Amino acid sequence: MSSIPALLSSRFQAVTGIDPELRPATKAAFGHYQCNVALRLANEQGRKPRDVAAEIIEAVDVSDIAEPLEIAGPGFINIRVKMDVLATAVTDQLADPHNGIEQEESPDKVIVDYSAPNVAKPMHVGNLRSTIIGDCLVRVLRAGGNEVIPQNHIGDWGTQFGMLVEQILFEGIDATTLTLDTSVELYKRAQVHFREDEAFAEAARLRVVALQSGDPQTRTIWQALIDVSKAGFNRAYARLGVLLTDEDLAGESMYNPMLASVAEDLEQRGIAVVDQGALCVFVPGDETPLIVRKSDGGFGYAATDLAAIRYRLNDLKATRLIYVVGSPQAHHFAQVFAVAKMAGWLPDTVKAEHVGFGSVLGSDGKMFKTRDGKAVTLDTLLDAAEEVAAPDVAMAAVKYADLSNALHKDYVFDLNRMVATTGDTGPYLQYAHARVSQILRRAEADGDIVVDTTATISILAELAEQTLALLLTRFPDTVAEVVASLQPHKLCLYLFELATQLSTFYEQCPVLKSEGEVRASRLVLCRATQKTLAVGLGLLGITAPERM
RNA sequence: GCGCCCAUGGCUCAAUGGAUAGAGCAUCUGACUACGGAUCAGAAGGUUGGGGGUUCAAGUCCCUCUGGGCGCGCCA
Repeated sequence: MSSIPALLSSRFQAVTGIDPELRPATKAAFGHYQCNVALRLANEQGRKPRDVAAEIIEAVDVSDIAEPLEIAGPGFINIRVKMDVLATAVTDQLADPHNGIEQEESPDKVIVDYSAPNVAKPMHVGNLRSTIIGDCLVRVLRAGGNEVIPQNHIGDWGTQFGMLVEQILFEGIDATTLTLDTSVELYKRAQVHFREDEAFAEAARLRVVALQSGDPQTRTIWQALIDVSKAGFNRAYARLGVLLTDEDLAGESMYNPMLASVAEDLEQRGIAVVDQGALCVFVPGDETPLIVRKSDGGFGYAATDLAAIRYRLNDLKATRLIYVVGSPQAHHFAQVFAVAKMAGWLPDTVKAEHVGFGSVLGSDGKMFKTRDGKAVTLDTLLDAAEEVAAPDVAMAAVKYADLSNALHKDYVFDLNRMVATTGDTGPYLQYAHARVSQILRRAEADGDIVVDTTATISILAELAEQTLALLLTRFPDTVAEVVASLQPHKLCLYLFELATQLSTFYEQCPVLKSEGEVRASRLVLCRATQKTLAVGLGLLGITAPERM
């Protein structure tokens, strides 16, 4: 099924030949949708905008969908959707298993790289943003009919493991008895030891070589460290209610065997050159090189990311790559993508996107840190939220606060504001859902059958009903916009508008006190709103409780 | 020094180059034997950091200045 705005848009495009710039009306007085393209065309043709608009109105055939079109202001075309069309669209949307969301005709195979916590380190606010945003994007992309492969690029490789394993051996610890907390403490001791004891530092460096060459004892301890951390990650994911599982784990270590060939390939083809002992790729227009292989022969994360791109395209057959990693990495990904393109590993047909995001700030406007200057751990933060709200509500509060801001901006973590049940918050949306659920529950108790597939919206007499119905029909396009733009806050904004309009409707149009056709119609409208809120919240990774 | 990002009512944020820049919080005024008031209706609050430019149209695009954040060859 095609949404009303999509339908209108294609009808106008048939006449104008270009994108008709169909937009939701900026004010109720202007109708439901507006077409702005007459102004552009008029300017290009050197004619009067209102004349062009009149011509478009004459040629376009939307009489089955809309009331007679109107020209307003300098040359806008205002469109008012017919009430019976609106009523049918909402009824159809309710019956549709995808709630009207258009399914991609040629679905992408999308890799979403997100979360990426480090082994033997506690998860922090940065991981939180990546995890929440990535989870939302996975859900939204799937809802649009795409195949999504989550990839959790955990930090399970690198020089720090030489240090960790060496410290375990030094202390004589049985690695299988470690917990997430004790491994974090171990990490701190190892760091100090590494800094202060040159002999230990040297042993740690040799231990990295042992790890890379597959020394059994080293590998066993390393594996134990990973298992402990994995269990910790999974607890955090369960608590957050995100979709990640062990199946999605694709850590840095996985790419280790591929790194040498990445370097070799780039070097042989003259894309990478040795400079100051390191194998570098100089991307045109970029002063600093991407270092593929360090001067000591080791590989950094640039090599890993390049290997991952090759793997994701060749083995996983991805057609779209999405990296949910903080904004400070923007330059790194720009370089990696550029090098992958130079090497021919990333064809123009495959979109590679870095979804960067801003930092979480404390109430002082500075980076969110504890009093003693340490990074705030995920658990500390979630514990604090659960102190002021029930777990479901607390998670909704934290997630919605994170997703409702434009991604690239920093935001202030203000617990009191985010758990509030009034205003633009997760709990407010949950409350709206619970309240409409209550109406439906009571109606069912009264003997109304509101899930019957033959139930339809037949009356939209009140403005509050019409506005609510109109808003419901905008859901599919809102989701499509997030699929394209990867900006979850657009969905948040939509859902807040929907919840607000539900409250207005609820106030002005009694449902249970009404009778006959009006009651039946309003109950379907309630059901459609309940479903859209639930589906929408679901796409954000937020639960939609029927009671609170 | 080079590069990227940000600046919108008191506060937190929206706004696909389009009509009179919208919300929420806080403030003030109303509506409670209520389909859950965890709410709703309304008011007040703006030279979109400054200055230039492009455009029929600029918060949005370009230049510049100011103020802040981040990144700039071998940590990831």
